[in-house]
Amino acid sequence: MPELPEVEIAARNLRRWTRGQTVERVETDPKARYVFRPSSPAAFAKAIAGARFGEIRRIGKQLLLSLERDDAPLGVLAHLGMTGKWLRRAEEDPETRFSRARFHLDDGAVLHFDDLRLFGRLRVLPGARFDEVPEVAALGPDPLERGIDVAALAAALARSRLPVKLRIMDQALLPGVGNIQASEALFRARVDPRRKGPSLSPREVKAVADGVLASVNEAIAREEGPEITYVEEPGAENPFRVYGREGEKCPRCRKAAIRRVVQAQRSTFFCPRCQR
DNA sequence: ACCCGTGTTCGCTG
DNA sequence: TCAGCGAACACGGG
Repeated sequence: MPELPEVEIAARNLRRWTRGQTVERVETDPKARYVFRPSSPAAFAKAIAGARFGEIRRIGKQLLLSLERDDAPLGVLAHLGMTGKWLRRAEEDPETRFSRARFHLDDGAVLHFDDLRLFGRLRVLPGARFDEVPEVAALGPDPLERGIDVAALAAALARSRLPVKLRIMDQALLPGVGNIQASEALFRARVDPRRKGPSLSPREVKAVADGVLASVNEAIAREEGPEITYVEEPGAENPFRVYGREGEKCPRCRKAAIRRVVQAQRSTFFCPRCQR
């Protein structure tokens, strides 16, 4: 379920899992060409084998892995897409079902890049020049790392008549905010997701910024348990206030039913009574 | 069978 | 010129 919180958890896990580690070998799924493009699965594996992990950064939903091999810097840009996840397994554990890349580390652990739908990306960069990658250069300041510039948010909202839900999902504005966090943030801000950007008052813009941070931070706190395993909880309860809760009673007013509308081909959930 | 999907990119359009 | 839109990418699950 990768939006900013899940990618942040992945970054924290990967830092612990890779600290001081060297990649002894890499196995890749030859069918997963899409994940490794414009390279190939085999070329990716060859490029990474023997490299030592260094710093790991996250900007929005992008993970920036720095490595070094033969004293030369090397980068991997990793994106989880819709269904990607990083898992740590023992050497003797069975392969995960949708494992697309396996990094065998010198401590004996295996990091799996597991991705059912193949919208995830693993791209090798010659050197670690992340700033030169268009997808990274296009991102706004990370909300978690840099906070949210309310004046900049207000200006961006004022500039176009796009519904506020779509505007706050713009990765050039608030990188990391995805479909779930956008619904959740607007519920907290008590702002109707269909409102046009310019119609928001300064107070509402501030509430949206606060709503994004509160929702993201709560999700991180929820997912970062004492023992970080990053396993998918089967049949887990929906932890969200409105997302995926069409028809249920609003958790705030306890009167209206949560509504679902479609915006830009994506589901949006909100309380028609609380959000104006 | 058919529809749905937590993300990004690309081509077309007004 | 460019923001905005819809389709495409790929594939399992309900």
